[in-house]
Amino acid sequence: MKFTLQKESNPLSARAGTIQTDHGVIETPIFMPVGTHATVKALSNDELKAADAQIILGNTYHLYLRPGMDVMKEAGGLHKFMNWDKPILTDSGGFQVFSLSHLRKIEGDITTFRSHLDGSLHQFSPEVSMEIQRTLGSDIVMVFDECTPYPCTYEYAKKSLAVTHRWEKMSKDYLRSREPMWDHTQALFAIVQGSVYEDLRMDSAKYLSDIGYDGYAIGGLAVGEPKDKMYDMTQKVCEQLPKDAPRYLMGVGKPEDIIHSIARGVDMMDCVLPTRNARNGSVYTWDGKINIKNQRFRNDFTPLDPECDCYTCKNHTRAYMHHLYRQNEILGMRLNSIHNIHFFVKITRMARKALLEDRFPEFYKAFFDRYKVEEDHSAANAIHRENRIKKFAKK
RNA sequence: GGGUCAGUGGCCGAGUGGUCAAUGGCAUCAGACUGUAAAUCUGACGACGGAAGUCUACGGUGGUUCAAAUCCAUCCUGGCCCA
Repeated sequence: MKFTLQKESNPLSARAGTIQTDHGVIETPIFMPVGTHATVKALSNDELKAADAQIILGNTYHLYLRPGMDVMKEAGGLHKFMNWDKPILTDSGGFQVFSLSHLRKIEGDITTFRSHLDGSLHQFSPEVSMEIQRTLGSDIVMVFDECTPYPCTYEYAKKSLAVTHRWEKMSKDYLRSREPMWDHTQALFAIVQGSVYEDLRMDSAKYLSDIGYDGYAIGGLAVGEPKDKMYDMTQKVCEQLPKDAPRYLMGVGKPEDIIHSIARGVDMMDCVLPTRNARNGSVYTWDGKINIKNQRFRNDFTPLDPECDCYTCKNHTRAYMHHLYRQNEILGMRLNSIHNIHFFVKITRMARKALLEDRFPEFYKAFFDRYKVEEDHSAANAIHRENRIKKFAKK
């Protein structure tokens, strides 16, 4: 993997660059669609490419449970299994340590999970995560970490960070002691943690840069903390990270978060929002988010977004999309996913273009002059998550 | 014509003397969703009101009762059975 920095913006710290991998070039800043189960839900590979998706995510924990590593080996890795010939980044399972926290126990370097599918016990460690990601054959491997929740006490964040740091070193040692399983090289990204505590974040960024990884991610954000904290941490960490390596803000975010993050020096982002929300009826436009299920779109014969050139917007109207959702037709979710992914990638492509043309600050201003930013619900999300866990626990 | 069962809020359908403006489901109207246990979840859903509350409601009418969606009489409507 080779990262090339092409442009930096001032006074905003945005950057444009390229990441060369064995499966092609990634032009940054870039939004990466999430394909947890070896599929970006509801979308075909062709549709992803039409949306200009350059790299997608897969997930260690989920793919390990299903289809299982025997299938993955026989298939020849994740690329071949899903027939995706562009870059893939795999998450390490660290996020599941957080999101499935009620099903796991951390003891030393071993995290014992109860499968959310059948309750069976599984043990994860940095080595196990690396081994699975070797089998998957992703272009970018993520270190195994603990994504801390919010709120999180300073003491816990500090303790967790020490463990995560140990795991990150173990991840590197393990991966670098072996050859890639398939015929391409695998880059390894570290993950900066430290919750919302600036000194911990700084320690983390410094510690990891000193060890040296191919790229650096910022994890543990967008988990319920206020927006200003999220933006602030992102900026501080970016300032601390080396310039000559890509920076990946994990799990972020909404369109406004993407722009804010790019402006603070982030190169890569991923989020389930465009696909998940697409299935639930939310449509992203340059004017803000709309819910296509709303009554007011029943007779609206304009495209989802007037300026969008995606398949959905070129061929269908809001009234039609509204109808498909009313009928709970699967095509509605597909068409809407096509649009949202197109839109999210487009945001980063436009930002990149602006950067290369030395007009990023103008682009930034124009975006926020127009885009209606949503109210911050981050505080309510922890409760929402709890409700869901309780509901699943009952079943 | 006789008998019998039934008529509940937009629909289906519980409730069978007070704790009932009335369980559920559907439909409707909104909201949420940030390294995916998510085609999911939450809320509203008779009228007026910010709320306390007030009013109108369980086919119609008339009763019994301190109190009726619930009991009685009668009428209307529908299903089934007999003629």
